[in-house]
Amino acid sequence: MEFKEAKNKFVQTWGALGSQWGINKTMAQIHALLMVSNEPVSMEDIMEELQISRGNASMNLRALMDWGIVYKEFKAGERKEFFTAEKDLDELAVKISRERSKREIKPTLKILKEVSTIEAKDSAEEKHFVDQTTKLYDFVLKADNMLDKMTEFNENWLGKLVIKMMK
Amino acid sequence: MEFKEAKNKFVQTWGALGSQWGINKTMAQIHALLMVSNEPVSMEDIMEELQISRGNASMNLRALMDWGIVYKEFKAGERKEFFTAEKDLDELAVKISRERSKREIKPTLKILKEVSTIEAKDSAEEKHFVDQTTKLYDFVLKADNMLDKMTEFNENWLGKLVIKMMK
DNA sequence: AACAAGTTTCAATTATTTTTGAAAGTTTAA
DNA sequence: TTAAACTTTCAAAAATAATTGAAACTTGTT
Repeated sequence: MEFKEAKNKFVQTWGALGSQWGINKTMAQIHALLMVSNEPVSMEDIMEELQISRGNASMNLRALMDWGIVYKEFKAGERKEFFTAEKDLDELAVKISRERSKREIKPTLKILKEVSTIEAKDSAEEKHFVDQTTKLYDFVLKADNMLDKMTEFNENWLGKLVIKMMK
Repeated sequence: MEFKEAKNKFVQTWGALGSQWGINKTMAQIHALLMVSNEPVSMEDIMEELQISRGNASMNLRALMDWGIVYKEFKAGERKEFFTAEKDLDELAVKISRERSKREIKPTLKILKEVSTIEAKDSAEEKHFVDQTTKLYDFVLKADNMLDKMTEFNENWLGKLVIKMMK
C-alpha cells in the first residue's frame, strides 16, 4: 500500500468511526486529516482533499475548535488561516472526555437525580423505579468521577492505569 | 413530580442520550423502559407506551437482544413473548463494552495496523503519518485491553477501579 | 388441515441530519 | 475608503436514517 492510499483509508475509517459515536463524518475526517499532517493545513486544502464545500469545512472546523482539539494557526506573511490538530493522544482523550462529560453526562445526572427522588408510593412498580434510577445515578456519577481522575494522572494516564489494573 | 411523569422523563432522556452514542432513539427508549420495569413487558405494551409501530418495536427488540442486554421471557400459559432488560449495571457496562469492542474497536485496529506499516519513504510527511498512526494503534490497543480487564474484575469493577485510581 | 395468535420482514414513506453555495461579514493593506 | 482576500452564516437541497404497515411467516391449538 502506498502513502496516499493509506492516508485515504485512515481518513475514511476515522470518519466512519465518528458517525458511530455521534460525531458527524466530515468532522471526524477533518480531524483525522489534521492529525496525520505534519504541518498546518489551510481550509482550501481540506476542501480539496475531502471534496467538501467551503461552508461545510468552515462549520466543522469551528466545531472541532469548540471541542478544543483543533487549533487555528497563523503563518507569517500569509493572510490565510491554517489548522492543526491536538496530536498528543493522552491530551486528546482527556479533552474529549471532559467535553462529553460536560455535554452529556452532567445533564443526564441532573435528570437522574430528579427522577430518582420522587416520592415512591408503596407499589412495587414505583419502588423498583426509584431503586433502579438511584443505582443508575450512583453508577454514572462514579464513572464520571473516574474520567475526572484521568486528568490528575496527567502524563500517560492510560499506561499507568493499565499497570494499576493488573496489580 | 409523580411517577408517570418521572418515568416518561427518564425514558426520553435515555433515548436522547442514545442518539449521541450512535444508538437509535427508539432502541435506547425501549431499553430504558425495560430497565425500570419490575416485570417483563410485552411487545404490545412497549408499542403502547412509546407510541411506536409493531415493526419498529420488533426490529429494535431484536437489536437489543443481539447486544445481549435484553432477554425474551415466556410466561406460563401465555402465547405472547415478554421482554426484560439486563438490570445489573456492572454486567450491562461489560456487555456494552464487549460489543462495541467487537464491532468498532477491533476493525479499527485492523485498519490502523495496515496503514501504520506502510513503507515510509524518507519524506517528513510520510514519516509523520507512520509515526502518528503507530501511536494511535498502540493507544487504541491499550484502551481496548483495559476494557477487557474490566471483565476480570467481575463484581463491582467500577468501584474497585475507582479505589485503585485514588491510591 | 385449517385457524388463530402472534412475530418478522421489507418496500415505501417520513423524519432527521448533513451539505451546499451564494450572500453577508471581516480583516488587512494600499 | 475601497478593494481584495478570506471566512462565516443560513435557507434550501440532498443524503441518510428511522418508521410504518401490511403481507408473509411461525407456532400452537382444535
